[in-house]
Order: sequence, then structure tokens, then C-alpha cells
Amino acid sequence: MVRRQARGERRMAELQDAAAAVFAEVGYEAATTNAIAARAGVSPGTLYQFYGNKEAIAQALADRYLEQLRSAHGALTPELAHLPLDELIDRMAGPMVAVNVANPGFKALFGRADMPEQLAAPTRAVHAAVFGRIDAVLAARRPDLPAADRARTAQVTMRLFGGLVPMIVSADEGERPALVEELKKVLRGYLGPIVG
Amino acid sequence: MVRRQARGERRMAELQDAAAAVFAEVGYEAATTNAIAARAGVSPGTLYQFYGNKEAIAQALADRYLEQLRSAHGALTPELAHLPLDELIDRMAGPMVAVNVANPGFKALFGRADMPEQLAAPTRAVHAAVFGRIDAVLAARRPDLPAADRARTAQVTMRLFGGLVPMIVSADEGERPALVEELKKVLRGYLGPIVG
DNA sequence: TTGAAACACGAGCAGTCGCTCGCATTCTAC
DNA sequence: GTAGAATGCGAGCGACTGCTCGTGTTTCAA
Repeated sequence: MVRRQARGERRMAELQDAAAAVFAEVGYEAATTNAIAARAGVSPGTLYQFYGNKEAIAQALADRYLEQLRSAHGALTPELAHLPLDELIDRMAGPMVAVNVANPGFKALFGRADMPEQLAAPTRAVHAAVFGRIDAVLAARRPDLPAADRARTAQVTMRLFGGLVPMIVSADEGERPALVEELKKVLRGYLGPIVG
Repeated sequence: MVRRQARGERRMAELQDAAAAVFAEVGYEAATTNAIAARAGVSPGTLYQFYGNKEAIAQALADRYLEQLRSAHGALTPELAHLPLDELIDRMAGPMVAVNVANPGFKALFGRADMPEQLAAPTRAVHAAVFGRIDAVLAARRPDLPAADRARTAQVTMRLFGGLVPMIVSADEGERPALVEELKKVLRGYLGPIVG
């Protein structure tokens, strides 16, 4: 790691904020490093002082995103295994939606079906983390389920989030609670027969 | 409309095929018009003889996609309203999956959460067509449902397809039937309590 | 106080992209 | 057979991208 001054750390945070905003507005590919630098009130050269390339910025955002997800979800306690399904779904869906609403850029970056070849690593890290989380909860609830079936269920569950969360994030604020309720309906309908 | 020779019509079809392949491989933005022309075995100038710009090619693909969806689904007959839910879901999900498997490029183009500003029109056309289809089926089955609730249900259903179909398309051929079954489970679990 | 390291600038490089244009070739109506 | 439209070529333009580099400024340990 390089030596950093306090000013440098501040700049890096500003650049991350600017990048998140620009990515949210125009997507990863259309976002230009010059635009990100300008948004942060900084020259292109300064941006490259801290991030070696465009992908490194996305990587930093992925790290930040995972950190927020982790802290929002809290520790994975064994008690989750015996919670009523409704409550379990509340505990999973609530933080997931909240974090994504608070970070409208992340869905544009890591919720994509096609990966622009770069971004592959950060995207996979985010997906792997979410997948692992879901898989662990399923394993705690249904230890008897074959691993292959469990993985398939976790994958489908992740895609359900991936399909519905962006819709919720981009919806009017007033419509959001109703859509969150629909998300929970979907999860209950799918997971009920499996881990009910 | 411009006057076209048979050769021109053939070229246009070849360019569409090439574009579908290139879009499927690298996505819309990363696809270059020169690459599409080369794939079709023609010069860039020839491509622009038939399509005014990159978006026009995507538009042509959207039209072709909608045509395939329409013919795969057949006419919307009133009988669908009284089919058992399981069978209704088979009739909806089967063709949807089949068309997308046959056209791996379309999910990369029209299944995206973020629209690259261009592409907005073709994407909206595809979404509107699918939405209208689902909404019509829901209306036939549950005429008593308020339009707002019906629209929300249709939107969620569309997003479920949007989340799961790309997964099915990109899965190994052997794993596909199991994933299609999961898709149907999801749809039954969600739609059962509503239009069951 | 001072000097080396960290920070900051911004014109501009090398490369790529969507697209153009002048011109050659092929088709078709008459 | 021939005029004119349709088709085809491909070098290359203008714009823009991610990124660099020479140079100047700020910070801070000694």
C-alpha cells in the first residue's frame, strides 16, 4: 500500500462519491474518467494519482458496497435457521432494498446481465458474496437439501433480487412500499415450499 | 421506404444476423459497427447504406424479436382465461424461454436495467409489448382486479422473466430444464394467490 | 527551516469509434 | 444496349476516450 496523507484519503472518498453518481447516471461504459474527475472537482491526473484505471474505481465501489451490505445484514447467526419464513424474508429483503436505494449506482454496475469483460472481477465478488449469504441461510434451514438443489435455489433467489430490486430502486418513492411487498410475496411463494 | 433490390434485402438480413451475434458476444455498447460489418463480410459503408446508425440496427433486431415472440405465443385467445394456472404458465414461459434461447443476443440488448439513452426506444417497445401481453392475460383471468394492482402484478411478472430468463439462456444445456422448472415454481408461487 | 514525498494540474498523446464520401460495380426498367 | 438507380468499397475524418507526464504546490518529519 502507498503512503497517504489525510488529504489523499479525502480525495479518494470524493472520487468514489463522484464515480458512484456518474455511474448511476450513465452506466459504467458511458461514464468517462474525465467526467468523474470533473464531478469530484479534480483534474484527470489527480484521479489517476489514486486509481490506476477505470476498473479500479469500480473495484473500490464494489468493496464499499459489500461493506455496507455486510453491516446492514449483521452477523449470520444460527437463529435465522428457525425464524418464521416471513420474518426471515423481512430480515433479508429489508436491508437489501435499503442498501440499494441508498446506492442507486450499484445496480447499474453489478446487477447487469452482461459483463463488459472488465468489471468481471468486481461483479463476481459481489455476486459471490450475496450468493454465499443466501446459500448459508438455506443450508442452516434445510441441512438435508442436496448441495446442487440448494445452489440452484440460491441462484434463483439471487436472480429474483436482481430482477426486482432495480425496479424498486427506480420506482417513485410512494410506489416503493407496495413493490417491496410484491418482492416479499415472490420470495414467500418461491421459498415457502422449499424452506417453509 | 426506399427502393430495394433482392440483393439488398439479403444484405440487410445478413447484417441483422451479424449484429445479433456481435451484440450477444460483447453487448450493445462494446459492439462496433465496423465489427458488425466485418462479421457480415461487408464494408462499413455498405452497412450504412442500409442502416442509418447503430441504433437503427438495434431497432431492426427489436422488430424481429417481437415478431418471433408474437408468432411463438400465437393469438391471445379468451380460453387462456380459464386454463389451469399450471398450463397457463407453461404456455407463457415455454415460448418465452425458447425464443430467448434461440436469440441469445436479445437479452443483452433488451433485458438491461440501465438503458444507454439510445436503445431507449427499441427497449421500451419490447417491454411494452411483453407487458401488454401479461396485462391482458391477467385482465382476462381477474376482471375484478383494480387496474393499478393488475399493472403492478404484470410489471413484477415481467421482471421475474427478466431476472430468470437470462440465467436460463446462459446456463449449460443440461441444467436448463431444471432452471425452467424453477422459473415455473416462481411464477406459480407468485401468481397462484392472485389468479390461481 | 528544509527537502523529500505526496498531491494537483491540464494540455495532449495514442488509440478507437461511429460514420462519411468519392468512386467503382452490378442490376433493372425501357 | 443503355441510363440511372441500387449496391459496394475502404481510406480516413472528426470527435472522444482512457490515460500520461512534465511541472508546480502543499504537507510534514526531522
